[in-house]
Amino acid sequence: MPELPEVESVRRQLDPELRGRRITAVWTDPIPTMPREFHDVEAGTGHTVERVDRRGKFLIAPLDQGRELVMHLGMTGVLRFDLDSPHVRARLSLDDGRSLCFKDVRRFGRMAVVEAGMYEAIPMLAMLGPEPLSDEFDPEVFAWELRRTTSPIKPFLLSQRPVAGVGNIYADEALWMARIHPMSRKVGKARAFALHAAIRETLQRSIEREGTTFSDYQMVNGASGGNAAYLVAYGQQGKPCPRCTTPMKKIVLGGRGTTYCPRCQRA
DNA sequence: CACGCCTCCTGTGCGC
DNA sequence: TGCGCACAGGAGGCGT
Repeated sequence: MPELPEVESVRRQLDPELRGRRITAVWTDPIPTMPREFHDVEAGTGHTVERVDRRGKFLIAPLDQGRELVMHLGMTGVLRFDLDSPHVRARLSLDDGRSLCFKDVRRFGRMAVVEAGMYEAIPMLAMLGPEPLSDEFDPEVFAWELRRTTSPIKPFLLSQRPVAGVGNIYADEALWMARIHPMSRKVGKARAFALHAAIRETLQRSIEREGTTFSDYQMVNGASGGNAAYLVAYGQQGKPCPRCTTPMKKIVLGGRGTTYCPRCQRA
């Protein structure tokens, strides 16, 4: 579900709502099915939210006294105020009388309160690659990482190691743009540079459209994103490739549905 | 160490 | 209509 553009769209709505709000009470599902689904969230009680940042697909809200509220939406996570739903797994009561509700049908999402920067409870966050839309996402380093790995390019992108925030949708989109076969284990420097630019472009365009909604993803105000109509690869199997009109093909790669153009994305 | 497979969970849509 | 299976935007754990 939510990849970087969706999480960023949520962040942009959440930040002004939460700034300066104090958490007065915390409720989490008493029967969490995943270990550490809600790691130490009650430790946020009494603390004030300074702002809402994003790192890859994580929302990170610094609290006063050096703590952080970390949230990951998983596949079906939604953040809304005062939401009434059987799938609400956590509620943060605020000093303005509202409560921030975390709805998560599939329970793949996580919340945690930790000491700032101490991510032992969230190893993925500590391992995260560079932010794709920042200067730390360097094309030379990216090309070097792609040369170094023996993994097929798409699962490597999904690992969050070479770059943060790319999931199944935008991996397919970016690989199509850069004309790289998702199974390719050899990506030369020119193609790596093209992929670097494609990742930035597909993410940035989607942020401008407030993300891609199929079913679950929605923003804090309940609205859907507008990017689904602009997808050229993900979910477009059988439709003509916009470049060459060859029907787009769907395969399973690393357990994930993968759509690409068999003509312009050669292995 | 790296990779592929399975699992976590619930809902939906499809084919029979 | 009902059933069973495949699949869904993510990630972690395990065995080879």
